[in-house]
Amino acid sequence: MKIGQVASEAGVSVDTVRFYERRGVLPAAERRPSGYRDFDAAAVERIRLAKSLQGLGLTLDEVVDALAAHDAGGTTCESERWRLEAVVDRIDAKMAELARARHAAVASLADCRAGRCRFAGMRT
Amino acid sequence: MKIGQVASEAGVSVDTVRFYERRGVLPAAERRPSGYRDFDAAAVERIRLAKSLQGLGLTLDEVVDALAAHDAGGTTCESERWRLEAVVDRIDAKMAELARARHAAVASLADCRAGRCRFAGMRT
DNA sequence: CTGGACTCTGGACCGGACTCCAGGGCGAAA
DNA sequence: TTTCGCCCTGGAGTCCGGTCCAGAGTCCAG
Repeated sequence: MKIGQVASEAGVSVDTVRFYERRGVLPAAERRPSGYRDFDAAAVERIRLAKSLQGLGLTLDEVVDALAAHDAGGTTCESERWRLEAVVDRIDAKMAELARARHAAVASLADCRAGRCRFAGMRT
Repeated sequence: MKIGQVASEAGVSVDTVRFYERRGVLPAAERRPSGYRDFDAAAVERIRLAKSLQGLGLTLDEVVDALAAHDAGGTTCESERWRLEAVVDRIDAKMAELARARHAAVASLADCRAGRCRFAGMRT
C-alpha cells in the first residue's frame, strides 16, 4: 500500500502520514526497491486510533506513549486509565481558565451597557 | 523614562516592551542621543491596558486594533462592543470543543469501568 | 575612573501539530 | 516516448506571544 492510499483511507494528508512515521506514531514503513514506502493495512487502523486518541484530548507525544505501552503488551484498562484521567484534569483546567476569561468579558459588556465602560471608553 | 522602569512599573519584561513597540501596541518611543528609548508615563498605562484587554481574551492583533481605534477617536462603548462579543463567541466555541473532548474522555473512562474499554484495550 | 547595571540591535528559539516547498525519481497509460 | 500523477528527502514555514542571546555601547555611584 502506497502512502497516498493509506492517507486517503485514514482520512489524513500524505504529509501527516510521513510526520506520524517520523514522530513514532507509526513504525517505519517497509520500502520498495524504488524507495517508496509500503504500508500494511494495520497502518490505516493505527492512524485512525491515533486520531481518536487525539480527539480525546491526548497530545501527540501522549498518543505515542500510549501506543508504545500497548505495543509492549500487558496493558489493561486499569493500567492505562490514568492517561484519560490526566486528560480530563487538563481539560478541566483549561475550561476553568476559559470560564474566567468569559466571565471577565461578559462583565465588561455589562459595564458597557450600564454606562461605565472600561473598554471602549478607556482613557489614555 | 528608560525601558527598564517602564517594564517594571507595568509588570512586564523589558523584552515584552520592545516586542510591544515592534508590534504596534506602543508607539515608537522617543530616543535619547545615546539611542536609549525614552518613554513617557502614558506608555506604562498603555501596557497595563493592553494586558487587561488580553486578559479579556483579545489576541495581540485585536488589542492593537482596539487601541488604534481608540487613538483615532470617536469610539464609544456601542461602537466597540462587537470586539468583546467576538471574544465571547470565540470563548464559547472553544469551551464547546473542550466540553466535547471531555465528554468523550469521560465516556471512555466509563466504558473502561464497565469492562468495554476502547482505550487500553485497543486492538492494534 | 572604574565596575557593574543597564540598554541597544537583529535574529534565533519555544511548543504543537502539522503543512508546504524545491528538486529530484518512479510507474503506468496513451 | 512522452506525459502525468504519484512518491522521495530534508528543511523551512505557519500561528501565537513572547523569551533569550551575543556582542556592543551607555549610564551612574563610589
